[in-house]
Amino acid sequence: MAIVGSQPNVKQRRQRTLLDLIARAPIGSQDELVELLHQRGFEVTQATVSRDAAELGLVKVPRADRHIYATAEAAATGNAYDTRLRRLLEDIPVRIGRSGLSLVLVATPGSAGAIAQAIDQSSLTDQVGTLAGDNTLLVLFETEAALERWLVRFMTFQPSDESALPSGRPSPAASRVANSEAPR
Amino acid sequence: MAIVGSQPNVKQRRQRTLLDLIARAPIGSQDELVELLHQRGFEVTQATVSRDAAELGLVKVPRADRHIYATAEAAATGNAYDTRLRRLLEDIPVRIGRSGLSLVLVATPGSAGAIAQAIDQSSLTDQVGTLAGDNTLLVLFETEAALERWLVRFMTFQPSDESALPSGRPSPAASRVANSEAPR
DNA sequence: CGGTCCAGTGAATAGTCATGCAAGTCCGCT
DNA sequence: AGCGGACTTGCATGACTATTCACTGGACCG
Repeated sequence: MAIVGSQPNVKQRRQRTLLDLIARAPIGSQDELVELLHQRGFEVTQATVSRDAAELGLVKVPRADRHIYATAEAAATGNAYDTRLRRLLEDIPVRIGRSGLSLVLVATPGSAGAIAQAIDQSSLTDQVGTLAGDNTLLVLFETEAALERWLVRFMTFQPSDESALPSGRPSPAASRVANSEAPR
Repeated sequence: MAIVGSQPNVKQRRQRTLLDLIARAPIGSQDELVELLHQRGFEVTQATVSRDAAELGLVKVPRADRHIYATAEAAATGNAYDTRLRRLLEDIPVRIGRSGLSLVLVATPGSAGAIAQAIDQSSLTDQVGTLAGDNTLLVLFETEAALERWLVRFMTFQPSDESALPSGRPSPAASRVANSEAPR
């Protein structure tokens, strides 16, 4: 057992192949990878693939009804437009307020248009539309549920968390979005 | 449909709390989350947390000897410097060549210094040092193994794959890094 | 009102993954 | 040679996660 060892860099080559494999096709399990590696001449077991995955920092991301492997890098890059939105949100602090069925995003002067466009093109689709002013933009919804759903998704786009919570008032208190009181 | 149940969307609040929880502390399992949600008044089981995690696009990333939950976004953001390097590599195409125990990265005019510095500050540590010219930089290694290790890690930093492979010649043929021949 | 539909959930379980342990290999050193 | 340590891997298994199945309660409808 433990055949190898002779060729010192088998591990490196295997890991490179691994990266290549997950880049080419959606892979759903480590067993699948074992199989593919096998086809390419690497004799390994799931245990080794597990360790390789950890070393390479691979993650399993939920993508369209199933989970697939990706590099941490690729995981954040679903849609190219999503990436654009994420970038914007990293650079521009956005405060979120709420008014009825609209969310009010307050950004920096001149940036509202860019953010609105980024939102429109992103994979965020629960909104009816967006309307941008100079430093403020509205995101309009049809229902309360749509608004809530949107907000939760939107939060995963924001960096850490510097935003205010979407209650009524644009209060000064640093109330975080993810407040967490008891359910009822 | 689903116009928000009666309880003002417990689900949405739970998911927001979930995002908050994983942002605040490293969480290693869904059972852990069940426990924490429980403390905050949400009565759910692991099954539900699993579904929430999928909806929110959460991933479990290998971080320092254990796996923790994070948003896809946060997963790519280990070290701030790592992010910087990733950014650079997204914007600047880098061709990789090799010469002995050195890797030769050829970028765009004037960018070599920035890339070298980004590499120095990143979590890439297997190199002995870097040396930047104008559009070319060298990454020096002590051993073959270190070079190989470094290269594999470096690949996870690159966007998709536009780079050339680290063989001898800076060939024109679009040979991909992740070649995948059989082991021996 | 009964009927139907459907989102949401828990219980149980199948599926998947991580890891302790032991074994094999490759050094380098004496 | 012989020894010891650092690596790497497979095996077996426990840990963890996703999913199937069944149920519930609210919404919608005639």
